[in-house]
This record gives sequence, structure tokens and C-alpha cells, in this order.
Amino acid sequence: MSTLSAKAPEERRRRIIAAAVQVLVDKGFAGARIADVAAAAGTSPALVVYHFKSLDGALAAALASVEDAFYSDLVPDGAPSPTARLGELARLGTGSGPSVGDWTLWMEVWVRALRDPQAAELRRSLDVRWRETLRATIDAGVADGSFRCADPQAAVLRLASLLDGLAVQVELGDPDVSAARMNELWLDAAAAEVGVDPAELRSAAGTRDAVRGDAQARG
Amino acid sequence: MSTLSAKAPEERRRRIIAAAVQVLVDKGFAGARIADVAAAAGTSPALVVYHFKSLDGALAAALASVEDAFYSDLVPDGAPSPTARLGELARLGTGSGPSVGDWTLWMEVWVRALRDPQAAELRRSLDVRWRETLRATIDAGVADGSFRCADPQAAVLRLASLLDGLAVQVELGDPDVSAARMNELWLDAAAAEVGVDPAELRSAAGTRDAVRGDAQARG
DNA sequence: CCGCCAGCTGTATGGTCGTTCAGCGAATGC
DNA sequence: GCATTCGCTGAACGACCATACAGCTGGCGG
Repeated sequence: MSTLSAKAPEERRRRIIAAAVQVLVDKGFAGARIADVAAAAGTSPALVVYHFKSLDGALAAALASVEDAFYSDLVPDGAPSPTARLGELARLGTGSGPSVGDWTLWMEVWVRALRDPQAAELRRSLDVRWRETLRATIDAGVADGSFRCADPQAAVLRLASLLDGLAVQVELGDPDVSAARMNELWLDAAAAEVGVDPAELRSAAGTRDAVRGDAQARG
Repeated sequence: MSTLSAKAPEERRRRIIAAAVQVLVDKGFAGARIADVAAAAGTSPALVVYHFKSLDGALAAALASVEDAFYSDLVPDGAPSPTARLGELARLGTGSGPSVGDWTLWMEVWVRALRDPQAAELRRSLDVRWRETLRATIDAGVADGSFRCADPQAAVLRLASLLDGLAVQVELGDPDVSAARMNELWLDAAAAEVGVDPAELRSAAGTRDAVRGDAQARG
């Protein structure tokens, strides 16, 4: 258990996982080859198998890693107001930077989930988590009076689905739906669902430092 | 150009196309094999290649055929009122029977479109057509006073995207979004977008024979 | 020092398919 | 009737890849 030399293999492993994620994004499940992953990681194909037993193993590890990233993306920094938090969530789902917004990858997962139970479960758990987050935000807003929402359950389903649908348009290069437009469209829909002024929500979405309460961690 | 014998090969061809569609739905682009198509069509693998030059050729023919079906699904029967037409569109997009609602297939096309320009173009043209149909309906409703809609362009983008997103949930077997629930959720969103009573739209959606005007074919 | 083992690699192996090809029967044109 | 073409097939062929394997190397425990 030496500290220095033991790190190199682990580092190598991480590199392969990162490479696998990249390959998945670039070529999809259907186009991903062991050789691609190895090349992207700067190693030999055999090493990928050595560490992950098979190509599927490597891709599974890649998915697990983005799953982790997804979850950590979702923890709020500070305790923003519901309005600010809603804008924050819009930024997360809309921006293509964070894992939540890795839409190419999610689309791949969707299609794989049509036939692969493992992928279906992954997608499901991430989706549940996302909806819970949305739901908690809406409930908090309703509780403190800043939102009005007759049917939060339906609102969450619609907003979550709308996000998925908009992402498809963006990812497919729709000329009418840029990433910025996607954000706008979603925020307006969210504003309508929770009965706030779209302009207010839009400006809240742009604001990084929101009103901080410190009492509750959850609504 | 005999009438009887010439039909058999053509019939065979159609059978292969239908088989290819089925295979695409069952196994997706990634899992589709010439042998599968041949087996489903009750012919030899070689015949598939004989008629379509390659597997890709056969799959392309399959897509072309669903494209045709999609377009013919979209022509309205009669000249329904905008409200009834909106319900009709919901039925089309929501039911899994007609080509418009072949969501498994569309999801496959989406992911393929991420990397294949031909698939991207197919998806784009179908999407444009769908949005135009929605837009025409909304415009007609606004024109005759039954709808109120501040930003029809945005409404169309949101409703089209929402449909896509809801379909993903349904296709992935989400326990909270059955096909019936999808219909409901979409209709409510549509009602909100065009400022009508959800209950009215829901009942119009269930009605097959709507109020028939005969003046204009388009709004 | 020595033997061992984890980490790593290049090459072989085997399986899965897409595509090709030579040919066969039947209908068709002459 | 005869040659030809069309529709169709089974049996190869060969490309592409995942995986297995034998071996090399460098550091670590003894």
C-alpha cells in the first residue's frame, strides 16, 4: 500500500472512465469501440478489458461516474429562495456544461433503456431525483406563498417532460430552439405553472447570489 | 408488364419494408440485422440485399414508408373546429397506434440523427410539418376567437417539445405517466397555452364528430 | 538479492455479420 | 420452343471486433 505508485494505476483507471464517457458522447452506445476508449485514454485496448472486464463493463463504469456527477450537481449551494432555486434548476438542466445537462448522453441512455433494464433503472433513478428536486422547490414556494400551484404533481411531470423535449430540439440542432431559447421557454412555462411573473423568474435565473434563508434545507 | 406475376415481387418488397419497420421498432438501429428483417419478412437475407442494395438501404426504405404514413396521418378528416382539431392532434400524438405516435421509432431516429445527417433531415421535416399543423390550428382558433394566445410561436415550440418529452416518459414505462396520463397532461398544457377551459378541450378530444365548418381548409 | 505479482501490452482467436457470387427455376419476349 | 432475364436462394468470403492469452517489466516483500 505505498502511496505513490499505487496512485498511478488508479489514475489510469479514472482516465479510462473519463475516456469512456467522452466516447459515449461522441459515438454513442452503438458506435463505441474498445479501441476508441483506449485511444482516448492513451492506453492499449487490453488495459480497458483488464480493468473493466469487458466493453460493457467500461461503459457501465462511465455511466456510474456521470450518475455521481449528476447527483452532486443537484445539491443546492446555500439555501436559495424557491424562486431563485427554480432559476438555478433551469440553469442546470439547460446549460450543457454540468452533468445534468449532458443531453446527448441522456438521449443515448433513453434509447438504450428501451431494451436494457440496467439503463432503464439508471434513467429512472436520475429522473426520480430530478423530479423530487423540482417538487421540493415548488412545495417550498407554495409553502412560503411565493408560488401558486393547483396540481404540483402534474406541474412537475409537465416541467420535467418539457425539459426533456426541449433538450431534444436543442441537441438536434433545431434552428428555432437554441440553448438560450430553451432556457427562456422552460422558464416561461415554469412561471406559468407556479403562477409567478415570467420576468421575475427570468431575472432570478440570471442571479447567482440569491436571497439566503438559513432555517430549512428543504421545503 | 403482366398484371399478375409482376405483383408478387412488388408485394414481397412491401413485405420486407414492413418487416424492416418492425425490426427497427423491436431492436432499434443498433440491433437491426439483415437476418432479422429477412426472417420477419419470411425471405432469405440475400433477397433483402437484392431489393435494397444493403441493410442501410432497407432501413432507409422503412423510414421512408413511415414518413409517408406520418404525413397522411396528419391530414384532417373533415374541417373540425380548432378546439376539436387540437383534441384530434392530441389523440394522434398520444395514441401509439398511428405513425405519428410511433414513439419508439422516433426516439431511435433522434439518436441516430445526432450523428447521421440523413436521419436528422427526416426528423426535421416531420417536426416542421407537425409544428405547422399545430400552428395552423392555433392560428385558426385565435382567428375565430375560440383561442387566446399571446405568443403562438413559443406556444407551438413548448407544446411540440412537451409532446416529445412526455412520449419519452411513456415509452420508458414511467409509472407516473401512462399513455392516458400523457394525453391528459398534454391537453391541459395546450388548454393553458390557448386560454381555453381544460375540461372543454378534454371533452372535445374525446369527441369524434366535431362541429364542421366547410369554408376554409386552413386557419 | 531474489522471487513474485500487479500492471500492462501485442498478438492470436473466434464469432458475428454484411455482402458477394454462382446458379436455379420460372415466366417472358421473340 | 428457345434464349433470356428476373426473382430468388444457399453457401462462401472477408471485415470487423471483443476477448483471451502469453509474456514483459518494474517495484515490493522477504
